[in-house]
Amino acid sequence: MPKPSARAYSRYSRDAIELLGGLIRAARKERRQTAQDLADRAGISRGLLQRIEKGDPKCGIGTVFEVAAIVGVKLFEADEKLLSRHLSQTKDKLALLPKTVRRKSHAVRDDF
Amino acid sequence: MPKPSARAYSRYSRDAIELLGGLIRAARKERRQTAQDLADRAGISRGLLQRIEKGDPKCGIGTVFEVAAIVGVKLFEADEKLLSRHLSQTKDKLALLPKTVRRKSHAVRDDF
DNA sequence: AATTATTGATTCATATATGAGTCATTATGC
DNA sequence: GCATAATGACTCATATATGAATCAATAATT
Repeated sequence: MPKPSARAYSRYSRDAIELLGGLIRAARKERRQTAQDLADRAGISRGLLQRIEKGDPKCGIGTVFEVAAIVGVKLFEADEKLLSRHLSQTKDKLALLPKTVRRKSHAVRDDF
Repeated sequence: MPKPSARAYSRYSRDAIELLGGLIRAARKERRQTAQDLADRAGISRGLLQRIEKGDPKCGIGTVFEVAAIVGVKLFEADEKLLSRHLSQTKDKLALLPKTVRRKSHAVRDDF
């Protein structure tokens, strides 16, 4: 049996996740930090850290981002201050956009 | 009972995840796309998309990145080509770093 | 103003991620 | 070269995320 069918991910997503994991692993080694040590700090198991560094799409985004933050891998290429500013800007922008979106046809539209 | 204790996340991680979710929601609305429609395209339930846009750290990083890619929110601010290049560069770099890391004391080191 | 789609917030059952443990292999420091 | 720590790759039990469904509230068309 070909297995019930796992979830599918685009090439881009897989690359991005794998890249993030690689950056984490590289950063950890540059700090000469043990996998077990980093896992302890992040409050996760060594096995999970292994999957994160390998780029497993099933890992929780919270744990991945947490580990990344610990070893100094910045998401969005933004520091803490810039990040929170951007966050509030996005919230403001969302307040301006229409609360709900209405479409004539429920069909899938491919525009690109 | 104060509940067995959920996982803890740093401020930075929570902000980053929440920002990503907000960017996704904003991008979706700008495209005038329904939550149900985006969920269908990503192959996930509307409920999960709701949590992603809200910034739930427990969501799988694969699904989050996938949704982000669909609405055009780029991580690493890099397009597909640049991304894969960066990916291989990171792999090369990892090949140079020592395969394993050895520490004298297993204690946690705080250097900053 | 009336109608209807969209959203947000639930609940619950089930699929699945995670932690813990083990083992073999490899690299490091002495 | 030896001793041993670190890693990678498993297994399995259990905690937990996810899908499905429902309901109320809100907003957008006509």
